[in-house]
Amino acid sequence: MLNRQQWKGMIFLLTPSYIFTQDFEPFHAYFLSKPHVRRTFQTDDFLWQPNEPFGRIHFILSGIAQNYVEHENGHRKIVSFHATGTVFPGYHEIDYKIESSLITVALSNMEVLEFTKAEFRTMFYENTELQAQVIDWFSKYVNLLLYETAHQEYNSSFLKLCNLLYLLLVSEAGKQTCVGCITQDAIADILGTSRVNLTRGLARLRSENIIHTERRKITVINPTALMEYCSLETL
Amino acid sequence: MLNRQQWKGMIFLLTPSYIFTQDFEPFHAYFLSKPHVRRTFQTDDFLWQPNEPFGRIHFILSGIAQNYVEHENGHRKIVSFHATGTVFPGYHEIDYKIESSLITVALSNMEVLEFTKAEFRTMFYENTELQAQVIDWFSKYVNLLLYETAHQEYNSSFLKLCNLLYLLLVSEAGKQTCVGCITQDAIADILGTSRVNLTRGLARLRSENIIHTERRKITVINPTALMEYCSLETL
DNA sequence: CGACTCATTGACGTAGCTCAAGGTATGTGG
DNA sequence: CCACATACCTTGAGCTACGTCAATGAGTCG
Repeated sequence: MLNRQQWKGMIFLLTPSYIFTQDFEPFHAYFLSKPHVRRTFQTDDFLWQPNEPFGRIHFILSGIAQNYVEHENGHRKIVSFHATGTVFPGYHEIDYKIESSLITVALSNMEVLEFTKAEFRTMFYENTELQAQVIDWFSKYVNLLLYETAHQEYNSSFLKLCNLLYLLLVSEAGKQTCVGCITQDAIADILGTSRVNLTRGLARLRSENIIHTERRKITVINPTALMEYCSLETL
Repeated sequence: MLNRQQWKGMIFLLTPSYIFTQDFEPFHAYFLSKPHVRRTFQTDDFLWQPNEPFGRIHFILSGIAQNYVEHENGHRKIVSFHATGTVFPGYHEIDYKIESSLITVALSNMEVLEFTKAEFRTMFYENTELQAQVIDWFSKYVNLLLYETAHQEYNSSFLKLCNLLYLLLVSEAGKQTCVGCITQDAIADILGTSRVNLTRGLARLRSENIIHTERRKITVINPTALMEYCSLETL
């Protein structure tokens, strides 16, 4: 993994990633040395109870969680995934209304180090490197959300789909995790489109031999052709 | 203005605000005491050149700027407004692709203190209170973007409009600034809807005596009735 | 007063939603 | 190991919100 100085020296610009992972791994030992509670979650457990404001911050030792918002009209918007070596939620002090609708659920069994806000605050103020990483984390999160709200929002549902498949399955961040294993329901909930409409987009890509679909699984068999469809912002 | 401790003690949850202002005002004197360049912008000036990555960070002494993303298909998405007493862009180190499409333009004459990233970094690491405020700023920005991407996205264009009018013109943050002076073009670009469709929404609210429209200006004359239309997430 | 910019309304086409029905894997209990 | 239930996926048909195009009106400014 690149360290901070190497990053700074590089010229390329980051595209968004839906999956957060490894970014806090350098602090693994540090976190272990500080006051915390080790916890485990089973698949489908909530990392905190719905309607409870963020109270605890987790460093994920293993497993993956999904973060989504439950809309009052019943829609569900999946925002991001958080896997091994990252921290979720991001450290912050102010509570927001929308956090009451934010739900984080374990997609697999998980092992985490749990910190109270106060415990994390103490670490934040004593560890300069951690401060830098928290800022990096926020900037990555903002980047993802900007991409969604200012870019994807204006794309047709087919273009949205191609972009997402590229970001999940082709670009670097996605390859490491197995998001090939994802239901079409979930993809629809990331894109904010209906499952029916999503299927039509997948049918088109399948007919053009760009992807192969199985139950719970999508494989890109022609990444180059997929890229041709993607928006410039995505590549 | 509330200080940090007072905020922490309060139970209410913050709704999103499109206008950032005053949050860094406590650091006014501190900023002045540190290395910076004082600059002025005229209405319609760019705070940095398009296609240039974020290099400078501004503390706004007076005036207001609009931040938007130019989509490759020609659409324009207005993300946020930044006025007196705030810092923009938020301090961060990594450069993202989408920043090349992010444009910040002065809506009025502006006076700012301009810092290089390095200058701001130095302040960030030496000033604990500033660290806290930068984190608060990011959390507010994330809150706004989450609201847009996970809530407004699923609302009809009429509901989106009611929510926006409420947040801009009725809720606390909006009252202080004069966003009553806004073109319908701009509102359409915030909502991601067409100007024509927006007009129809405004026509409905006008016919129900909830708002009054003039050239470049919208006044809410029946806030209670407007609130009735708003989504729960907004109130 | 002419030339802007900004706002309004009508007519029409379509992307994507909902409703509905059927098809194919996966898992479970007998 | 089969029967049945339960996900998960696919396709069709019709409806509607909203986009585009186009024409007109109404303030503002040099």
